[in-house]
Amino acid sequence: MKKISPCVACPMSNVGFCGAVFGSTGSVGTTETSDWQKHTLIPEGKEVFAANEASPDIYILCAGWGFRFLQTSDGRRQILDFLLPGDLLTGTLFRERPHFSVRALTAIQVSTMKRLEVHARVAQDLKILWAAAENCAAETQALENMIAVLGRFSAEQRIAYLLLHLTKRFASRNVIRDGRYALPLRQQHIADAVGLTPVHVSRVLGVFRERGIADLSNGVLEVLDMSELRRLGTLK
Amino acid sequence: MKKISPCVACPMSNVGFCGAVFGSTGSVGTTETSDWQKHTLIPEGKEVFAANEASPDIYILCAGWGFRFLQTSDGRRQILDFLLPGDLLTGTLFRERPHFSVRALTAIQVSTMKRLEVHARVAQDLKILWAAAENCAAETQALENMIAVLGRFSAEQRIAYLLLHLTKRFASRNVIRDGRYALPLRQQHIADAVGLTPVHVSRVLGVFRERGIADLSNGVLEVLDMSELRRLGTLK
DNA sequence: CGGCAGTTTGATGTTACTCAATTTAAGTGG
DNA sequence: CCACTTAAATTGAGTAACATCAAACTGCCG
Repeated sequence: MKKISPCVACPMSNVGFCGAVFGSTGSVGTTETSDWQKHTLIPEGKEVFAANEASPDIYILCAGWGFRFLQTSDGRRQILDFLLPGDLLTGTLFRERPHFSVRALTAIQVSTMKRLEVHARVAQDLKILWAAAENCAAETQALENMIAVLGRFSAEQRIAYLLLHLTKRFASRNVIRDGRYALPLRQQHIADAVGLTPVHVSRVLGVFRERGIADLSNGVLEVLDMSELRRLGTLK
Repeated sequence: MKKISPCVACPMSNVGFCGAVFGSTGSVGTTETSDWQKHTLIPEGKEVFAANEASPDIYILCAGWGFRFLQTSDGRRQILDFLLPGDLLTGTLFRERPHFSVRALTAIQVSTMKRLEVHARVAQDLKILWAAAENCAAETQALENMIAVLGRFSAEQRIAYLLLHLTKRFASRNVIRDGRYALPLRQQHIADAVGLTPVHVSRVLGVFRERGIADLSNGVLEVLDMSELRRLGTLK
């Protein structure tokens, strides 16, 4: 298990909601805690919370990668999306028992806040709620695109879409050098995200490598032919 | 094209948002209009609005059935969900250019309101915004379930899920007699909703008929074996 | 009666899954 | 540093699910 640095670089300003709750003072992003706000370290692979479990807290991811997922009755899972630093778990804000589970992909740091306290602040400032609602609407749009991808795209297209989508989100937060991105995903995660088997994901990634489109190995994605990747993975 | 009655029965009270905007006075659901609020009749099959078109209005469905969908670049479409009376098009509330299109499945009646006017009211009453946000969160949950269905379910399971989901939503608004529901869907719509071809939908519905699970013909769904339908179509 | 949209059916093709074996990479303990 | 272990990725062969293409059938409307 790798260690991660304390939340000094906690990039909360990424999400409008956080700035709105905390104001834009320097107090954001430090490791200081209070009775209603905490920073927690969670090791790689651990479940942050399980679906339908009541939690008095809302969650924001500060550092590392995570993912949200649903379990089907036969034990398979569907990853809904990947969580990057700055992401608010909207589901935890509006529901006491979110219907999804969350797991840490890398070691992560989460900021939790008492829902009651947040709701109280929300009641005093409309801007906060507005930001949360817009955040929810943006999420909705991404989910709807995913529905179209799963409903209508072939395996190659789905994986291309995922890679594109991840690099886009990633690029807005990090510096990328010559088309290389660090992606801490196993092929199993890709499979669970785009509705395929890990075996088939391996084959498709092999094809991408052969054709000089993209190379994902050892946790590093190298985009070799962006225009081709776009041609494959663009929805509209 | 069938005629539909005026919006006397406009069941807006179904959605918390509407009641909040209009108050709970008797003025809701009448056909009277103002400069910022209108009721419009739209014939069967017509597009209510197209993706990425700017619209100054927000939409609420008052009567009839509609559906939201996305188009892929190769012309196929993915239906995101079906719209029933009382449904607010959340996307039109938060975005000037929704990324989805909407089409009337039957002749429908929609209520449109100027977004600016609604936003002004929202700014004065937190409860409205809260209702809208909760509405959005509930929608999100349904979309996330759909992602798991498309990613992990077989054709039979998908169709069973859709039928179950529709009957549940339908049942909360209408009286059902002995498991018979009027569904104005063509098999093409089912196919576009669950990511299959119409041909395959026909086969699966045939199997359901044979096995005495459900019979969908001539726009009427008859659920013959609810427990079996549930066994097939339940996510968790 | 003819025409049309929707559905059903059959035959065949393709995509992705399943099962199983092999390879690779990364630890771990001696 | 090297055997041993283990998780992940790759590869091959066979199969199941769904798509595609095309033809026939149904009900409805003019």
